[in-house]
Amino acid sequence: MPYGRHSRGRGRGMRLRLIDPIILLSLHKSSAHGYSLMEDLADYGLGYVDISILYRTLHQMEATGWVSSYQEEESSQGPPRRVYHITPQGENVLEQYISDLENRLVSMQKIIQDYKTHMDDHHSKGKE
Amino acid sequence: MPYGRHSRGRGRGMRLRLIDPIILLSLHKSSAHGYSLMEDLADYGLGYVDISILYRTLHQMEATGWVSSYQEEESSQGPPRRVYHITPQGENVLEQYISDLENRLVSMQKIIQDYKTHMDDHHSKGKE
DNA sequence: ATATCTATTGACTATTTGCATATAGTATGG
DNA sequence: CCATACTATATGCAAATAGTCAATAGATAT
Repeated sequence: MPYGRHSRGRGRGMRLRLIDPIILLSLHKSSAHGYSLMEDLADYGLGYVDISILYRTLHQMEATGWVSSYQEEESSQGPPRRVYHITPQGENVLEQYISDLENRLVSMQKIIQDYKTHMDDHHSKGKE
Repeated sequence: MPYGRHSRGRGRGMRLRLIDPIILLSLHKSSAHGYSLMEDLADYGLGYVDISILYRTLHQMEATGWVSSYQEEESSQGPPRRVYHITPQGENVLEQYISDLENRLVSMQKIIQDYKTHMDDHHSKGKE
């Protein structure tokens, strides 16, 4: 079968972004509102993420049923916050994300390792 | 400074795809034509990648100066092939990609590790 | 009132992907 | 010779996804 006309589509993009598993993991640890989740993203090594992306992701996750939310009663230092928590379905998705991350990790390690050994060979081969 | 009105922190790149470093690494090892690079992608753990993405990526890389190409003289079992090789600039980019991968690796490992320890705590805490 | 911080949402733009399709050379079988 | 299949590269486009920027709005302090 020639390339480009492949049967099993397996849609999922080749690009992996970390914000989804981080959100789900954070919410698995404890419920949180959007604004506070920004800190978690930074803690996990993600640089600047526009906060609108975070909120949009939360909306999508709620629409899909991975998380649910309610309006918090006592508001802290601003307008009422929406507190998100993970659903059982979201826990399954998180597990799947972790598994995907592990697979991706292996690929990345292979690339890095391959690069290094190739560079070593390259240099020791009297390239001077 | 509130979120959403962040300083110019070059926020790009929260999603990482592996096909670019793989292509560059493969070409660093030896020149190759597009069709054959499909196998390398599979070898590095990437599942199905639409071949149009590969060709488009090669075109873009050539336009940017990371790779260059020439028409192969003797054609094997089809139309003339275009053989790509990496440029010095491409080698620098590859090095940068590897460094990015290493950073991303750390984030991913932290997520995975965090998930596992959290799940352990969760279960040993007399959950049932 | 207005300035500032917290908090969320919306509108617009840019990028990426998946699929279909075009082109073309070579090989094989009837 | 003709059809078919495989190798090989390339392009167009719709849909999905992602990113920027702005708007809205409550609360609190000056």
